[in-house]
Amino acid sequence: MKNTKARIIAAAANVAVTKGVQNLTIDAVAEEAGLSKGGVFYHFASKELLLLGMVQALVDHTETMVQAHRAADTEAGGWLRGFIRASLAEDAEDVGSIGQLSVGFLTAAANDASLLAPMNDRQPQWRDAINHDGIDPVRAQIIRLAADGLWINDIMGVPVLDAEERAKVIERLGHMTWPDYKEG
Amino acid sequence: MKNTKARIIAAAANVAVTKGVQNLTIDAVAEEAGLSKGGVFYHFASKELLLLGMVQALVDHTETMVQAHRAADTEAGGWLRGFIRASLAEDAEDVGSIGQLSVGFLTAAANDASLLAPMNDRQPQWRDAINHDGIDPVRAQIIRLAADGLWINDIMGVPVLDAEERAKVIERLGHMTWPDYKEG
DNA sequence: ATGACTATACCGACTGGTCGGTATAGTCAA
DNA sequence: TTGACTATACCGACCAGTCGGTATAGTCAT
Repeated sequence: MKNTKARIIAAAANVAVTKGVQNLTIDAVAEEAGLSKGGVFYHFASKELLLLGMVQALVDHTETMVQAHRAADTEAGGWLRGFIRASLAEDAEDVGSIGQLSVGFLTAAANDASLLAPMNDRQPQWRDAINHDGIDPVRAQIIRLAADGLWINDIMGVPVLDAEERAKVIERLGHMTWPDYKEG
Repeated sequence: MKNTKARIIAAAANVAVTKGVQNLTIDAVAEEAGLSKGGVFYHFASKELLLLGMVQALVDHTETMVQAHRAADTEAGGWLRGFIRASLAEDAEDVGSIGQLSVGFLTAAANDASLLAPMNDRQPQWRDAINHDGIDPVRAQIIRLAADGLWINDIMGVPVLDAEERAKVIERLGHMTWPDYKEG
């Protein structure tokens, strides 16, 4: 079953979020996924491959959500609006899946920067999309970076904003994605 | 000697950056600092305390740099300009120290979110400074988040921007810190 | 001024536990 | 009969933390 791999990744993400990153062990993942240790290794020959799979899942998830958003929003700035929704997910139970995947991302980054390859590989495409989203490229990059900043602070649990500020920031970032946005 | 603690922290940061986070062991730190394992434990009773010390050092470093900048720039937006310089350090060999400390921060975050306490504890003050820096608070938060985003992507080695884009983004963020900034 | 004692800083062999990974024999559904 | 596992036992590297000991400089009562 191809599906089991996804189940293992979901289980790993869940373990990372509930038990903490330092307890993301193969045994814990196996238990969470309802498999034996051998079963996990049957699908992922090493922990490294599992971590890579988690990062890949996050990338896929993000790109899928952006693509879905673009289907209904083909105007200038649409890629960025999709990206904001995908990574900040203010409006859905997607919060669960993306939040968990994200912790996996952090785990990977901490263990070994090379595990971020699936993410790094997509950066040229993302940069290209951002630079050609129909608005000023520098502003576009800043919007993306601010979304990243909010996202990573969320993952790490650093309280940079309260709920009200957060809502306002996300709203403003949305406004900034429109070509005719004027500061002030 | 009070100094040895700082030397150990510097050594730990250096190990994290050169050997990778997963090789940040007490043995490696000891060797880097020119001490024995026991010597390290004499100053930091546990690895956790060492990690906390590293995060604290990053916070201190950031606040010191912001403070230094503010001494020469008391105008509106000055805190943010100091923060940008402190965390993005485009112009100094401070790049070394802050970059290394930052990797320690990431290590701490990955091992256990509670190790970020020294950083989390300062967020209320930072938020207050940002909200009262003399410019629109929402824009101010976005500037800070974008700086964070660029910073963390740097630490993780995710290639979000090329050198030219990076320079332009930092320049733009600087412009945005002024009260009379207008988009376009 | 000498011997007893204390504080500080540090050494490094060792222990104990964790965890990724391996091995093997067997189950069971399609 | 092959693919997808289960169950369990085990290996061995790695690493945080321990602990008995060493070195040195200073204190202080006699």
